[in-house]
Amino acid sequence: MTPMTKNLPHPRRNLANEIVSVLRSDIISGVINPGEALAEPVLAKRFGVSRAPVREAIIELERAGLVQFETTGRTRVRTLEEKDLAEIVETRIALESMGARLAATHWGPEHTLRVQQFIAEQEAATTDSEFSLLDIAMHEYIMKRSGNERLVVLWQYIRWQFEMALTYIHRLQINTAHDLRRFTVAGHWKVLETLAGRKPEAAAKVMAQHIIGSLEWSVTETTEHPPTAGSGPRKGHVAKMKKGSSASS
Amino acid sequence: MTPMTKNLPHPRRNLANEIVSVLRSDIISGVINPGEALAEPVLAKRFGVSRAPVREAIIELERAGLVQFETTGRTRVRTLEEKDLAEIVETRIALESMGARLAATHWGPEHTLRVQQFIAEQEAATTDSEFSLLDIAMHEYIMKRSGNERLVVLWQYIRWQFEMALTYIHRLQINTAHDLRRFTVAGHWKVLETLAGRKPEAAAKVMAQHIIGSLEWSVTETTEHPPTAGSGPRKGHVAKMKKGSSASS
DNA sequence: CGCCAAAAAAGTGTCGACACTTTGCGTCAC
DNA sequence: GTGACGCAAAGTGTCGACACTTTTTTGGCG
Repeated sequence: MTPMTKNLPHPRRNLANEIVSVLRSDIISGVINPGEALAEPVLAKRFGVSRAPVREAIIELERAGLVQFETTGRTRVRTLEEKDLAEIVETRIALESMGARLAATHWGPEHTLRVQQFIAEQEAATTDSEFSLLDIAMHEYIMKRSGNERLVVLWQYIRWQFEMALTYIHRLQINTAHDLRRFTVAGHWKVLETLAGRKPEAAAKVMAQHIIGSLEWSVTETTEHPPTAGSGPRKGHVAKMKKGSSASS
Repeated sequence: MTPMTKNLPHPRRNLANEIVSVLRSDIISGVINPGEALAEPVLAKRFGVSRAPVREAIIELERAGLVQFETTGRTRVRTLEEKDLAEIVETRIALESMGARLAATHWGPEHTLRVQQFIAEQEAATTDSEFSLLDIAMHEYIMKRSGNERLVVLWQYIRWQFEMALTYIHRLQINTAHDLRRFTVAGHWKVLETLAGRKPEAAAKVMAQHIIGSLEWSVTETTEHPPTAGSGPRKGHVAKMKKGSSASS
């Protein structure tokens, strides 16, 4: 963080935004743990700035759902229960189904190429986190193809919460799940097929199934209920969170 | 606005929130017009507080999409183009379809009664604004029945943008649209039917059709394209905004 | 009469300070 | 030893001030 209020050339003012980025990343990656307190003076000292920008940053994080205000006014990193995971996934489905539906209506060959590239990179990914990154990047790309900025903005918020939840699942993870990756990639191909075919309703439906399918796979012990790629799990309510493996969609 | 920082008993701290409420209401109702500038010192004087809470309030309004930051850092009330209206409606559909789907899964007789009451009040409403209020209140009630807080929070943001858009449509309005009301109420009955029947997929579908149907009706000159209640307009893209009448859904 | 320059006004980003509240801890009585 | 009390520490909400930037006004000059 730059010292403070001394002559910045004219780079559009920020600072709170930078703090948001850092804290968000810390929370999502688990550097700061759920339940941990976030005090303005402490963070101000850490970043070498005054409380004002820190305060703005914390408010933003609260809007994003990564942080929680207690009734006393104190701030803690949000803790995620099973119910939260269900809510996040439901909301993701709501937004991404519509995103896919809209994207399908003005899909072009160049977009198909881009997504194919994403999938190829996913197939070549060596680590779980690399795969996750590529997965989310592809979903973001499709969301942006919807042409609906509001949808994208709302999706971003949920996306961060989802990423945070993933970290949690990862902590419980025991073994790498190559099967999950294959399942996920298969889902991506199916989604791409509906997009390239400009079939909005099918795209919405397939996207919804893809998201819930990947999640249920990842939160359910794979040896117990291995969902088949063809007829993934259907019902809306998410399974118990067990020692699942790397989740992606 | 209360004077300032003198001993509040212990009512959980606010002030920025109160300012948000006032400004939001002013923007939605058209007291403050799109494109109009919002300067922190001016508002601070108006509310008799310092810039700090005002600043927080403005940030919140920006998150809600009612206000826009220019590259220079200045703030203006957001202006709505036709494209914005389409985005808002699409997003509403995404969220409310899922809301209805979820609500249908744990719908009870008491909820049916409540919604019936809403509809009865709508049928008895005398003014357009009263009808609009009841309409939104009912949609909110259904959203909350989804049991998904995140969905509700995101919906609130879009709801305010939608209400703001309504004010603009109303300004162009020429005649009261009793037909629209009948169409809307008919839609509400259909939605209720799917909820009471606990048919999630049908609820999602009917809700989507209801929202887009009401909107297209209201933004399209009714004498030109009167959509029939049975087979309302289907396609996703919203019609040209003409001198339509009171919009609700 | 219009146009450009310079000065004034208005506005934002950040800071440090203060009042008040809540939390935590040590002390003292029992 | 344990529990109540009270004081210190930490934290939030708000304020006013200052540095800098952008916009507006003013004033001089062609």
